Amino acid sequence: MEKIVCSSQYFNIQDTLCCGQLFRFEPYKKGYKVFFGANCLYAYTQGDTTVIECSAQDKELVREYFDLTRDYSLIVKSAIDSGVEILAMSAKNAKGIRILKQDAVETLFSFIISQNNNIPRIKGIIEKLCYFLGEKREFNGEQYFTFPTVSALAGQSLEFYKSVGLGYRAPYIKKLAEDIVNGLDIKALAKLDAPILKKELLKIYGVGPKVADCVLLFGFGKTNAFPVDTWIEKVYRENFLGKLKDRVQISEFFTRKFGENSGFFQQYLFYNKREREI
DNA sequence: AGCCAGGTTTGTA
DNA sequence: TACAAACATGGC
Repeated sequence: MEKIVCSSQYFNIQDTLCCGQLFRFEPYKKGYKVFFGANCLYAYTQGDTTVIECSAQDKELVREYFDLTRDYSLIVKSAIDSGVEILAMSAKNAKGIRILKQDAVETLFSFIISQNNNIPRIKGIIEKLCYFLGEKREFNGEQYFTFPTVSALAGQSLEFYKSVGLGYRAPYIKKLAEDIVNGLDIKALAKLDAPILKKELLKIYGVGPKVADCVLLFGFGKTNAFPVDTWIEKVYRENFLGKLKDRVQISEFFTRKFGENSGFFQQYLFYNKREREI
């Protein structure tokens, strides 16, 4: 097992995991086990550092996953200096969030499941999919299940999907898995610019503007995306005195304001709002 | 009992 | 184009 140690000033593991960008992690010892792709790591806070333990061969992958080469102090400073009070407050409170570079396919499936759903239930559904369809692996001598391959996801009946709690989203998941097996290449979209990439994502059955924005941000690293869900809509109305009703227009309002920092700022606002309410 | 959750699709005017 | 209803599920 290898260790990666960084300052926790701009990398708080709890905030990074609990801000709603990923769904596969669980409390473990002093911190969390995090499942990414087919791999697993252990992360915890020790003094004023964040420590990650993973296999030697995963080390570079983990650095990439946690976006460790980016200077988040600049992003936080930009939020604090923005002149937008709620954003400055949120950023101070959540400055340890990092935007993860997750697998695009897993992110796509996960955020289709997220629609009109709540985070604990989303986690539960994904956990069941992994349990029934993923591969069994070991980490520190304990077993876990990988996120299913697309071919494993594709072979299932509608009844199976409903049995894990997908409800009306079951056909979305089934069709996407089958389309990918039949040649739809999601990862090939990575080379496209954000607007064109978004257009392509919107062609997928079950993917609307919000899910597309989440996939852009969390799966493709497009930080000029600003997903608007019910929480962000509340922030918009309460703190920005917004009059717009259409979430697409609300998203445009924010991306024009925040540019390439949109995705980071959105997470600060989202996390702060949701933590406060729960 | 009814509303809500990291919304999208479908139908109607 | 704009808006409303329908869509599964479970927690509160």
